[in-house]
Amino acid sequence: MSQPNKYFISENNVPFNDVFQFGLSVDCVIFGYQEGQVRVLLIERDADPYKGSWALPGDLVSPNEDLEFAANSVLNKLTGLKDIFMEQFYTFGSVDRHPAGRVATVGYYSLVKTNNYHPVASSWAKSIQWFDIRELPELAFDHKNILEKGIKTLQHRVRYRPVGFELLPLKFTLSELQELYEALLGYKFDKPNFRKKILAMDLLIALDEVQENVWHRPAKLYKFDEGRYRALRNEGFAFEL
Amino acid sequence: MSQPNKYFISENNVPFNDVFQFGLSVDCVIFGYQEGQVRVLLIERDADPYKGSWALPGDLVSPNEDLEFAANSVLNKLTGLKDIFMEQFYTFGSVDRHPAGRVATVGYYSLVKTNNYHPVASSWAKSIQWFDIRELPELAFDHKNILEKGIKTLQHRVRYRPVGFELLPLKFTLSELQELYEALLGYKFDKPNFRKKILAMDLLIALDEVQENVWHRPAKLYKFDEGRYRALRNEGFAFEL
DNA sequence: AAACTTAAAGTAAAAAATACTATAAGTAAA
DNA sequence: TTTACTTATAGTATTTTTTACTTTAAGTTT
Repeated sequence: MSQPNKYFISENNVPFNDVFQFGLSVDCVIFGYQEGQVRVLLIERDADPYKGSWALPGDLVSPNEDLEFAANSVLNKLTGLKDIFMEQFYTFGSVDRHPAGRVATVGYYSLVKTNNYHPVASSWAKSIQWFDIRELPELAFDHKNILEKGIKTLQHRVRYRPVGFELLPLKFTLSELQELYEALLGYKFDKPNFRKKILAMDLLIALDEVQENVWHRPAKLYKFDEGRYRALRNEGFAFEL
Repeated sequence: MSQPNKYFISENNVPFNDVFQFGLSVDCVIFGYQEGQVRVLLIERDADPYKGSWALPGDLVSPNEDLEFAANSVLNKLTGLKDIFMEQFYTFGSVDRHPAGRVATVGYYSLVKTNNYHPVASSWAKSIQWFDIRELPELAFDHKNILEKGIKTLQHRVRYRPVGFELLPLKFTLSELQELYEALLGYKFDKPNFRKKILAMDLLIALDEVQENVWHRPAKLYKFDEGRYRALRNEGFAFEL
């Protein structure tokens, strides 16, 4: 405790020394998309409390690092990936949510392209595994709660911003995109109409390539046009699906 | 520091005693609607740091109270109101956001019906005032940032959930509702079409009352049907405007 | 009673969403 | 090399929703 007792900032005139009593952590809901399933990356805890339970990957924030940095570190340690799409969604701060004291946790979700990396167990994770979001195990702490809120947040945001692409490979077919949305939202789209709607937005670049190693007619590959999206957004365009 | 050094919960094996070093606060963006303007309630700080600056009302969270409780207390102390609509929107935790140490703050916004109460200055507020969201003063800390995020959040949520009603009196006319939305979102609606759309949702109860003390033809009064909304939502209805 | 203002209902055209159908382009087996 | 088969892709017709107006009604004020 090296804070100067210079200010009294609380409504109740609590001296600063008595103020810095909170633990702060980040917990990450890491989404991936494999074999038509939306999955989250969970760890098996190798430390108390809840040793042996499945949990969201997360860690305490150190006093000299920003929240986003801490969240990115968690992801980086597990997956080796950097510069991954990540957004904050909610903060959980019930008095009794952590058995060892008052720890508030900030929830982040991230979307990773699951083709090009390998998650690795770390010092506080005995093992690590992808779970289909429809078949989740029991979770430590209030992580069930956090995870559900993360899923709901993603399901909402994916409809109003083009973030779904973060879960697909750089090059994808329209059917793959449609199947992703169907898996995320839990309902079906009409195929011709889905194509029309997506293409009408003018957010995709049609590549001069087609699928390979499929036994049927290969579909054309597309990629998301980030720059075009920014331009359209400035003109008032609002993504919606 | 009375935490037991029982667990080592950080990835880097930080003992618990070194963990509880954060301050945690809540800051509230309190929205009201008066004279066709969307306004927020700001306080003039009467304590260091930033004494004399305008700021969002907020306070440190005490270790034995939940976040929502702390946020409600802030609102209650300023307005005397209880059970007011309030939602969390984002958490701000930059290392240097508070001059006196590491204080993360959780942003809440609340919507109050401005007719039936009177805000009161408190021990840490020299004065208190409503500001049109288009004419905001300089703000202490990173409160400009927080406030802007709060406004954006409200502008988004008000389109997808019927929260706007929280800003209006219990009984209101369709024109009043339309003017509120126009002030919130910053663009105009066509009057006949707005009426049609809102009424088609079947969320309003038409009362047997009309406006009083207006010099022109008085409009019919409506109230929001909370129960009907819940019922419709269970059937898959999604509010959208 | 006439002028005026806003509420509220109605209507017609345009656009978008929906539900299909048809065709094309490839692969695999005959 | 033809035929069957699967999926991609294009097209079309219908319905629904949105948009842009017009009209009528109901009240107040002069």
